[in-house]
This record gives sequence, structure tokens and C-alpha cells, in this order.
Amino acid sequence: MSQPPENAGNSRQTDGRLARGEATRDRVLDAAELCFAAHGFAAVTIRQIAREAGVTLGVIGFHGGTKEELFATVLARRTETLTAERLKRLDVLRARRAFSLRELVDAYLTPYLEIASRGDPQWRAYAQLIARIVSDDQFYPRVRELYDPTAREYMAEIRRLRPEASEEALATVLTLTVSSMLSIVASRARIAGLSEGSPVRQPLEYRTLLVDFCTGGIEAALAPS
Amino acid sequence: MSQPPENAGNSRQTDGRLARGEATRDRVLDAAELCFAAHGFAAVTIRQIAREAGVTLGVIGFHGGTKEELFATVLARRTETLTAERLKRLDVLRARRAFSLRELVDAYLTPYLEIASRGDPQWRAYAQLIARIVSDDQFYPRVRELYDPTAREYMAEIRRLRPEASEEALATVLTLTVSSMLSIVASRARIAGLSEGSPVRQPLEYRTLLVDFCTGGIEAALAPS
DNA sequence: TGACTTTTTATACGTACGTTCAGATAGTTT
DNA sequence: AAACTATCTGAACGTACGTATAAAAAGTCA
Repeated sequence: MSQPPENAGNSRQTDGRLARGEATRDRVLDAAELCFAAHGFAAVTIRQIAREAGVTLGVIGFHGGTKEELFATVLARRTETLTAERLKRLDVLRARRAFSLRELVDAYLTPYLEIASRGDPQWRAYAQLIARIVSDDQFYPRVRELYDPTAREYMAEIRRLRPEASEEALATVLTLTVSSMLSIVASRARIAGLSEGSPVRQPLEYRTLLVDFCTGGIEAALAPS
Repeated sequence: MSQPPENAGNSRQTDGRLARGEATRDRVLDAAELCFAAHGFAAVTIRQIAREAGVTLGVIGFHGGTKEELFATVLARRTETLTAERLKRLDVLRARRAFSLRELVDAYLTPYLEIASRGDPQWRAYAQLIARIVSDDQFYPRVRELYDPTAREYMAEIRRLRPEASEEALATVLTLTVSSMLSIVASRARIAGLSEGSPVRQPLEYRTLLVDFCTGGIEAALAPS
């Protein structure tokens, strides 16, 4: 990001310019979010984003910086919300005397499914964008800082439930669980195509089936052979 | 594809020009396969492919047609081999009196893992390319014709083992299984990152764990609630 | 050898890309 | 009102894109 003034320290509430600037900035980020989610980083052009946002070309640079910076900002913008929800649910479980593996898996998966099923198209786009970047090792450096800390928290709890499992097996089953979760959003067309005639469903409608699948999968994969 | 002569009918074995042309064509397709697998369709340029193949720009158009056509050719080129191996293993199972769900899942997953673990970098690139396009609904029209027929065959056998499962649930668990399989190739960096210190493994080394995960997942998800 | 086909080269075309910026505009403060 | 800052416009920069093609080269065959 380049020009936009800091304004952080004192934050004069009276300046309508900053308010307008922030509004425009949000329009730019929203448009970028929709475009990146729909087509992926490389396939999107700055001009598409400008058109989608209804602003001129220079505004994208002014509020979004370079294409890379814009992408990074869009990715980071909503992470905190998703992470907080996951950690909140984890805390609820931890506060109890005991909990099942299924409850743990459900706590991890459900916040994402809820985001992907919201009415707000921006949140849905964000869910799709996550599916794009998490399932592509090219973006792992970014995924590592954004989502791995929470993933490690959940790994630690699985470890407590299955102490005999190796660290590598834990990391693998968690990755498989995440991939399954993402495919509910990223492979809706294929699910519909393979079960012809069935209606297109909201991600949350797969909650039970997905949690069953992942829980059963983890149990089977971590069972002492 | 544009200019290359048909040559299909008579196939004059003596013409060294056609032999040379085919060799060049293979170099082009190999280079395209590596590039598309590494960076995805949109991020790759024709010039990159030409450089990788060691040919001039015009040769790509001559042997590969447009970028879209080149991509489609690369995708379709090795499909038959993968499909044949999957169907062969399915036939072996069908010839027996009975088989388990686990054996069915193993028959579907192992050919892909083997391709992804081969010494030949082209086959490994193809495996990665599959992971890219199958996990992106944008390419589903192509996936539908290339891989859905085989997937339906396997779905039919799962249906016979679990007659009470709904069509939609079958399609979903198969999609989740595929996503898990692909993530072994597409998310190697994350698996390694989440289990620090563990060595980078070949996809085939995850065979048991992956098959356990998917089999246990399908069983749990299709179990009568 | 000379007519013929296939392949390759080198270059060009038109378009679109990401980024930058001088200057106009709008809003705030003194 | 004047000075100042933040925002926005419109246009341009140089580069790289996908594609097409005329001409050269390589190889075949009568």
C-alpha cells in the first residue's frame, strides 16, 4: 500500500475525507475479493477489479497498492474473524471435563461452513478464496502465517485424544480434513454433476456428513495398526 | 491444433519429417505439462513454454494450437493410462466373489499415488496438474468428461456395498475421497510445515494412511444414522 | 536434380497488462 | 477566504501477451 495516510494514532473522527477514503477502500477490497475468488490471482486483472468496484484504475493503486499487496490485504482482512470463531469453540471444549474427537472436528469445520453459507456474498467469496489458496502449495507461505497457528492448536488437542499417533500422521490427517472441508465449497459443481438431479446445497447442509467423514477418517487413520 | 498433417490413415513410416515433428510435438507437450502443473493455466505464458521446450514461439502454435487447445491436449494425453489402471483394478475386484470397501478405495487411489511417485518428472507433473484442475470447479466441464465416467463406476460399487446410502451422499463421499487424495500431492508443503522435522515423503508412502482415512470416512458418513 | 511437403525461424500485429503521476476535485482547518 | 490535505481522474509509460505468417530450412520422393 502506498499513499493512504496513517491516521491511526489520533484518528480525527471529523474528517469526512478519511471516511470516504475508507469506504472506497472497502469497495476496492470487496471487488478484489470477488474477482480473486472467482478466477484466481493470475487470471484477474487490475482493470477487472476497477470495473467491478466502479472506480478508475488509479484508485486501485492508491488504496490497494500493487496487485500482490492487494491480494495479501484481501486474504488477511477476514482471517481474524474466522480464527476467533474457531478458537472460541476450542475454548468452549477445553473448558469442559472431556470432549469427543467428533466435537473437536466439528468445532474446526463449522465456522468455515457457516462463513461459506452466509447471505453476504463477500463472505462467501472469502470462503472460496480460502479454498483456492489453501489447496495450492504455491501460497503455503501465506497459509502458514494465516491459518497454521490455529491448525496447530487443534492438532494439539487431537494429540491429547490419540497420544500414540505420530506427529506426521497428525499433520496429515489434519490436512486431509481441511481438504475435505474445502472441497465442499470448491467442488460443488462436481458433487452436483455426480449426483444428477440433486439440488445445489449450501455448504452448511453438508455439516453432518462432512464431520462424520472426517471424524471417521481420523479415527481410522490414527488407530494403532 | 492447426497445421500438422493428419497422416493417420496410411502413416508412412519412412517419412523422417513426421517423426521429427512428433518428437518436437512431444517436447512442446512435455514443456507445457511442466509449466501448467507448476503455475496453473492463467499464470503460464506461451513464451515460457517455448523456452522450457527449447523451441521458438511459432512452434508452439504449429504443434500445440492455441493456449486453450494446448492445455486440453496436455490434460487428455495421459488420462487413458490412469483410467485404464483404475478400471483394471476394479475388474480384478469385480471378478472376485466379494471385496471390501477398503479394497475398493485402494483400487481407486493407488494408481494416482503411483503416478505421482514415479521417477518420470512428466508423470509427476501430470499428477500435480490433475490436482489443480479437479479441485477447481472452473474446470469441471473438462473433469466431467475425463474422470467422471470412472468415478461413476466406483460409485456404483460403493452403492452395492452400501445400498441404503443416498445418491447424493455417494457423490459427496467420493468427492471428499478425491480431494483427500489430491491433497497428498497438492499440500505436501503444508503437511511438512505442520509436522516440522519430518522428511518430505513420496505420495505412495501415504497410501495406507490415506486409504484408512477415506475408508473410515466413507463408512462413517454412509452409516445409517 | 527438381518438384513437393513438412517443419522451423524470425518477425510483426494488435491488444492488454501493471504501474505511475501530474493535475483536478473535494473536504478540512486556520 | 486561503492554505492544506486527502482523494480521485485521466492518461500515459514500457512491457509482455497470444496469435499469425511469410520466408527459410529440412526432408522425401519421382
